[in-house]
Amino acid sequence: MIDVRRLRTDLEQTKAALARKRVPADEVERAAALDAAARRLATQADELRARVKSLSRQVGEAMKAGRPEQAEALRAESKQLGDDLAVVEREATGVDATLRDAMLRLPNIPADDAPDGASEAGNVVLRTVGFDPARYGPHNRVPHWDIGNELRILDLERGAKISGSMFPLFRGGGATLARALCQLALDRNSDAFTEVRPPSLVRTPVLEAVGQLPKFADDAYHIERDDLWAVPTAEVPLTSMRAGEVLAEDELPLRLMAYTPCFRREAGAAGRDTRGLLRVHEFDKVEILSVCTRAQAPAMHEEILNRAIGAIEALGLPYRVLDICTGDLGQSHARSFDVEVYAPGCDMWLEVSSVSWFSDYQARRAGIRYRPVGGGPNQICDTLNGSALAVPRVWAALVETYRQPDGSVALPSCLHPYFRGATSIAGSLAT
RNA sequence: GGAGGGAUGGCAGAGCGGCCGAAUGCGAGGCUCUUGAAAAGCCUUGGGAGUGCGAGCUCCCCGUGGGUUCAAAUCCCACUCCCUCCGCCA
Repeated sequence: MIDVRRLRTDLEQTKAALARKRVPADEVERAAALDAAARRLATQADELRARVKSLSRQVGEAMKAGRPEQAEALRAESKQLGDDLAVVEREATGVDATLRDAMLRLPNIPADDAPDGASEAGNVVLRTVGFDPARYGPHNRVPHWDIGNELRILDLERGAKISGSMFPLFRGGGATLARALCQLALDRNSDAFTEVRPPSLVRTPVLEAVGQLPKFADDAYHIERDDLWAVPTAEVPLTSMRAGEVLAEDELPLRLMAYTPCFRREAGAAGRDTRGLLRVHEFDKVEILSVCTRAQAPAMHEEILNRAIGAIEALGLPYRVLDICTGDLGQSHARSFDVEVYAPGCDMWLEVSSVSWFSDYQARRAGIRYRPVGGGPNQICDTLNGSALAVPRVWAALVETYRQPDGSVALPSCLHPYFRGATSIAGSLAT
């Protein structure tokens, strides 16, 4: 969440900044008013409590001095104040909870240099690399769901039989490819990032820390009986790994990566782009993430973007990079770059990575701070992350791009080490 | 799942219901002594909030949330987590 103090010192500026994310001004004003009320009540409660404490001390002293009647009088007075205090505290607790909820729902302030725009139409294409429509023959203009059936490497019907639609089932070389892509991503980033294999089911505060809750509860799978949530991305457990801790500045930046399954209900997107692997409820992804100082953030953002792009380049897929406009920026995001790959079979650009800077929005929620080397008060960290590689859409673009005239799928050389000697996916491998 | 034990500051570890935000030790930082270092001695050393121009003042935090009390780290209840043992199990 954003710093409440902003609402006290820079209310107008904050309203203007959030207006770029289409947040109505009265929502911000409401939070500011709640904050003022909360502080007023806190001061009132503090004063009452201070008097109760001081009177209580005097009760003890009077008893010790053998003046029971005086002790009794002080005790009665303190009791009365205590009752008053209880009333104020009850009110304060209520206001605090309302304020907290309002703050959790306010999105992050967008970065100054994020482009303005009302919707995804306002996103800016920064560059397009390797895209040449003339290079594709008719054998490439086959959508991956058809290729998947043909080679028996993607079986959406069986997936649906088991779990419902949008739960893909890969088999044979298709399954190997899905796993190989993850392994490739982990291997490519192991030079600088520590691999983590976190739990896939998390508690409510963990999902709250990244900004998914309370606002977007419908998008996540929730296991009622145990009150656990299935992670929509490894960003969720990784961000909370050091939650509530004060880190030493010299241990920053933290660089973490994790392979996890990702679960998304896609409640708001029902029916859109749902063919094949374009949008699924469960998929595998390797995420890279950093916890760092504000000063380290810009370079880290650049680095994570380059790493995301690097994997796509290694796979030989055309891609483009988008600068996400304020109207399309997620709740927690200050600035995001999306990487999209071109899929010739369905003739679409598919988002395969979103590389984002969250400023201190998530870290404040998660309570991740660092102790500055030169001394001074503890600072809230910044967090950044991006997909190193998300399987289904890359799988789709790759299969379409590398389909040969004979129907087989050639494998780019960087994947050969993961294929037990094979260099293509053909019928024989696909049984 | 069952039975026990535990949770206190960076760590270890005390803590009769009142003067405990908390002894003591270690660690860390500063100073003295020393050519330098070690040793020794002295001092400092948690986090958060409110308020004030400021020195400051006030409040909250002893796993979490409730309760009892004039007063709770200390008593009561619930929950969470950790440890030991039993059971079950990939």
